[in-house]
Amino acid sequence: MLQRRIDDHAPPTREAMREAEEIFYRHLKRVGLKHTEQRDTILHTFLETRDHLSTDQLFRLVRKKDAKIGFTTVYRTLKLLAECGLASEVAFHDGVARYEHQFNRRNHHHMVCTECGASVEFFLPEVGKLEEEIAHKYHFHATRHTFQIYGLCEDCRKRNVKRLV
Amino acid sequence: MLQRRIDDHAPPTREAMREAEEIFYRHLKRVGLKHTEQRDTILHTFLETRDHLSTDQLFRLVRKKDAKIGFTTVYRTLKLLAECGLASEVAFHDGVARYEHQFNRRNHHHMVCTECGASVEFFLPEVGKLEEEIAHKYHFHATRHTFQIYGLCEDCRKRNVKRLV
DNA sequence: GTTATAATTGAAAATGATTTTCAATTTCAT
DNA sequence: ATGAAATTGAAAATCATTTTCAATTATAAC
Repeated sequence: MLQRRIDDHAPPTREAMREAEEIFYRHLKRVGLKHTEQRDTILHTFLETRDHLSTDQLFRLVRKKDAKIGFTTVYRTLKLLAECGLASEVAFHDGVARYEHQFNRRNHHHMVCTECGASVEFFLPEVGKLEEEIAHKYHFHATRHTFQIYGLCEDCRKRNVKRLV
Repeated sequence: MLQRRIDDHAPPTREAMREAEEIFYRHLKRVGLKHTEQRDTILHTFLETRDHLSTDQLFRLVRKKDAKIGFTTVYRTLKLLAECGLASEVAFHDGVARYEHQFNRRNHHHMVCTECGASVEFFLPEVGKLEEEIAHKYHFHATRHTFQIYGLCEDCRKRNVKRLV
């Protein structure tokens, strides 16, 4: 089941990119890690996409920019990006961990087609409100949430109907 | 990180159990599969819990009832239960697939502590409304959704504060 | 700039959950 | 009862993820 996106987005602005770098470097400093060319390349590649990437998919993109960068480094950098909040995991229930970047994005949600894997992002400020409400009620300190809808997209629905005729 | 539940529930009534069996048997018939003692044992064990079980956890419970049932059978039966809607997958982002039963349950959601794994279930009918709304807008045929909040539970928050003092 | 120290890298191996294989067994419709 | 087809479970295979380790590189102190 291939990942396919229905909607699309503008690439990040130069300032957004620089700001994300800042956040990343500051995080590296804080935890005593070093600034390397590989990490830079991976950060840039990651930010340039608006897709929900698996580690392997990101690795393939990174490899186009620098063929010497290994899978392990991509894997580890993705963990670092998640640590400092630039990336976050999205579970599409297909057995692969996917990440999306969180920089300068509104809190958003996903609708995933269980047949073809197509996904749509949508924005519902109400959901953030519900998060606050519930966290308050149960004395949690909420940090994030996920909201995903599963179903059949229009295309797959039509295809299925045809099959039955 | 161990799974720990904060809330708890009543066990399923005898009628609920029988109705679930019906659904399961009908599904087996429909796809041309057979009714076996193992599958029965696994269904019952599964329904008797209100927890979010991994395949392995369910296997351990099943083994107490019938030590001859293997992991593979539990694994396969869980897939069948998911197929006919009696079970559904919940991703807690800890690398293990978890299932919960869907029989006679209100649409519910989870709040998970990222430190100790404690989880709370909560019920928000509003979320179902949002699902409908969005599905309609994007012409999806929505079948289900997941809504999860991540954060620190009260205990872990207190523990962390103490550590800083 | 040199040097010492500590982190980084990437290939390969290890891990761990999930899935498949296969021969022996069981179910179910006849 | 009988035979075709599905089931079972142990073991092996798969696949994503994570760790190991020796060689390399970045950083800070001099």
